[in-house]
Amino acid sequence: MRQQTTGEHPLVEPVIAWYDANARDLPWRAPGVPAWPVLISEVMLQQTPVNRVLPVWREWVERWPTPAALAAETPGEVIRAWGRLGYPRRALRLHEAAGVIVERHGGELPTDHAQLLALPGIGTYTAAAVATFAYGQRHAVVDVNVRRVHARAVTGDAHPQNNLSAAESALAQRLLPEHPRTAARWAIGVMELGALVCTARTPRCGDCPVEHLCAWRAAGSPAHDGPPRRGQAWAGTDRQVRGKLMAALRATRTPLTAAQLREAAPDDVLKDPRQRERCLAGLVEDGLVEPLPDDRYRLPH
DNA sequence: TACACGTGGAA
DNA sequence: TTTCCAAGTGT
Repeated sequence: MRQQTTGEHPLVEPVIAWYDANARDLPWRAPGVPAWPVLISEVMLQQTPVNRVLPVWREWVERWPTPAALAAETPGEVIRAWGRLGYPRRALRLHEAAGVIVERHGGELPTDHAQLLALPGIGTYTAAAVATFAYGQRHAVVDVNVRRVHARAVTGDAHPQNNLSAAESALAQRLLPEHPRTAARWAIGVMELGALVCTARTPRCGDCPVEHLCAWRAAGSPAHDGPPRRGQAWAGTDRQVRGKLMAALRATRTPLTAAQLREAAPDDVLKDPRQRERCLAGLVEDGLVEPLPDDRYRLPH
């Protein structure tokens, strides 16, 4: 009935109904949660599972309930409080963003999509997500969950491409309902469906509200074809070494000597003898580590 | 466009 | 055990 009068895509109504009945009770979704905690959740959730984010998010919103509170902190304390969420540059960027919000937006998170996008660490996805989830605006919110649902239900592919394509963005835009309130419910609904049912490894198609509309199911659930999905090398990478160095620096407020950092990332985990110093220099360059005149290192003050 | 960037749990 | 994967961004 409603879809006849509004011209929504056939996926929209069943996905919204499914979300209303099956959504997880996540704290950043509670009514009245301000945009700032919503932004914190979105940045923490970039490439990091919900269960690992939950306790850290609670700690952050209690400790730094406003952008001004975070901006007043040293970057090192913010990086330390990021804990083991991974990609600590996200913490640094969030701290930078808080400073910009104080300096240029009077301490209030902007409601304008373009102004959100201009903040450090906020890209296409996060700007759209905050504008949609915190402010109820109409934007295409395209994360990997959404891309997977689109790939399967609409395009008939088992997985999305490695990189977001113009065609995928156009599809997301085409599916977006006209009414902002509906668009926002659709956005969160597809994302949740991708996270809980239309999962990467073993989709639960029997629980899917749109299985009867799914192009991939109609085609017999064919295996992925196209370029290989990009994996993530880990052992011996700079990422691993950087992580070890950062873990050691997070663990103490006392600056660490080069010898102590050598213990944190010993030679037997290195790919080559100079990897440790190269990684340390990279961390300094990135602003994640501060070198002291006495040749010791600490999280930045 | 493709790659670098952390971390740890599930299969 | 190894591999896969998780609400991306910046260069």
